[in-house]
Amino acid sequence: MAAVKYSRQRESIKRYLMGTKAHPTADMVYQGVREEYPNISLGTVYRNLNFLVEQGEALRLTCGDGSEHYDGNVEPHYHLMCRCCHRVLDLEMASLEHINTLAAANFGGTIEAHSVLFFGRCPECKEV
Amino acid sequence: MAAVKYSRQRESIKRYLMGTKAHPTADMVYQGVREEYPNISLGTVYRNLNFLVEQGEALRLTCGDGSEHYDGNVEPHYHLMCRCCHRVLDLEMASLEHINTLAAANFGGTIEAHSVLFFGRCPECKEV
DNA sequence: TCAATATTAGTAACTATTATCAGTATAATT
DNA sequence: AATTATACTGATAATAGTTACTAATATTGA
Repeated sequence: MAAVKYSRQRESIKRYLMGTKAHPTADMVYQGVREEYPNISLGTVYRNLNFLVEQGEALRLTCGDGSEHYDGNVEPHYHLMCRCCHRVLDLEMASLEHINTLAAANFGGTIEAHSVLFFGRCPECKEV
Repeated sequence: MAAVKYSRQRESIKRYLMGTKAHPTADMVYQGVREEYPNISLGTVYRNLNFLVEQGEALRLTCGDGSEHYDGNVEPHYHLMCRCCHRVLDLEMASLEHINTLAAANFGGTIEAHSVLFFGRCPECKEV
């Protein structure tokens, strides 16, 4: 039931996400995909971003800046939000899986996952 | 400049936050403080919550569920959001300060802070 | 008591996101 | 190729969370 049909808009959104490391918001995706599909609607972008996240083809990043960010790289990795330019950057760092064990130590429930966001200054803003 | 004046509403909000471990949203604070000040406005709650966070007297927790949560306990500690009942619980666990070092290892910028949120099942929901 | 001004209640405005729906695109079937 | 069924789209309305505005009120220091 609910068979999935191809849509060029969805493909374009997926392609856009795969092709950027900027961790765009829905609106940034909208602006980007409009280059190819000027008539695409913002609702379509939201609908497909949600779809891709559900399918595990994209990640939703909650950065606390008022809007969700999206990442086409679904490999587990961590992010930094620059306090200066407010960009979201990938961090190349070791896995933090062990913190789930630390969290579970004195806890009566179950730890299934974690989300980590670092704050600081990106290499460019550090210079200033 | 901009001297701060006492306000009973602000005190009530602060008292409410201090007296709960429920990590309430602005609206939950509003409902709670209305018991004491039935005429308090939601805008006043938001204004004062922002003020308290700025002053370091409360923490804002971005949990990705659509609204911000607030915590009157400003001692560094970590949280779990239960995937079942969607409550936010305190975790008693070791500090994770060392992950800043891990993040900084291969990074050209500066790591100043991190926010960590765990997901799983609280002790009560685990039983079901 | 009085003046100066920070704060409030009430409401309007704003932003991000979701819902609705008639028309269109896709895909399977004839 | 034509037909049918239905998933998807664009456009727009609706919703939710939060902030901005303003006249009236509360606080504070003189």
